Amino acid sequence: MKELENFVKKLRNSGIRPTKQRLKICEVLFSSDKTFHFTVNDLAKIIEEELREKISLATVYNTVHAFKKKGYLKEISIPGDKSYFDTNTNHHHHFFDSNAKELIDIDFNQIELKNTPKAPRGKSIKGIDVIINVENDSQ
Amino acid sequence: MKELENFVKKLRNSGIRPTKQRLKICEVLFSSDKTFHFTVNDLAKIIEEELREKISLATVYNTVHAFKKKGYLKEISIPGDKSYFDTNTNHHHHFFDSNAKELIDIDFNQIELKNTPKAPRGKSIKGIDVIINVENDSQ
DNA sequence: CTTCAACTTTAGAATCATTATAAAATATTC
DNA sequence: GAATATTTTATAATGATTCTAAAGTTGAAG
Ligand SMILES: [Mn+2]
Ligand SMILES: [Mn+2]
Ligand SMILES: [Zn+2]
Ligand SMILES: [Zn+2]
Repeated sequence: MKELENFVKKLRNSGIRPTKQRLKICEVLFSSDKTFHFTVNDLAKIIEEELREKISLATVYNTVHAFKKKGYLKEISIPGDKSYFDTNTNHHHHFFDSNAKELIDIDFNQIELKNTPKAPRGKSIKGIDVIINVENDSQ
Repeated sequence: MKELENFVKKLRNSGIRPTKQRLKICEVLFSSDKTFHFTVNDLAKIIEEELREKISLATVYNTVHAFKKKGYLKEISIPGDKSYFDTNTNHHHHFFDSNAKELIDIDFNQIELKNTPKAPRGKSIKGIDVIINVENDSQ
């Protein structure tokens, strides 16, 4: 069972053509069991430095957005200039370390939300994010 | 009891010189009992269009950052290109309407968080934000 | 009140993440 | 193996934010 074949299937099932570039990005994002958080720039750097490949930045952006739309990635809400993405698409929460500018997962059932309020009229709830901002002690 | 005097005191107490520009911005942000959410651009537009004043954009940025540092404003974590600020500095949560790109307050005690996890070693918790993403029905 | 150093404002330039463009390359269909 | 639709790419454009350095203002001291 080649991993590549699985990625090809995954993309075809989503109506996305399995191009060389997209498969390479799948490999970086989805090969390991471990999930992780990244910015588009992080991802481009991994591809370029670790894999010695060259994928245009525009393609990396396009692919990340396509994968997000298909639900293979989640975008995380944090303050700042850059967007952070998450290969962990299960419902879970985050610490955000504002010194390291790093996200750390918090298991979904480690936080219990009581009394989730109803969405305003005409709107429906799409997701709930809990962000616990942390910083180095003695600051 | 002139409102202006209160703003002058407020700024002086924070070690910020009460300039004409800063007082005008205080007036826009803190005159009403109602709190609200805004982007720097929103704020600049209010000053320019409603008050027919001209404050350089750089000054608006500087002032918003200074007020945030002093705790008179909070920055809200939402995904996107722009930063959102909040004149409500009490602990509370938000709906984020991704169609209208609008924040709506949720009272702090309308959401009960059980089992808040401990901060990672060497870090301490600075704040907890709950964002409930909503969008128009039937999308 | 004047003076002066420290601070602030400002217009404009610079930066940086992201998106748009449109021509060249590639993938799928027949 | 064409013809067609999609994708990639380099590059330009955009837009939010920050930087710069010159001109203006403020507050403290005399
Ligand atoms: Mn990163
Ligand atoms: Mn707004
Ligand atoms: Zn995560
Ligand atoms: Zn609010």
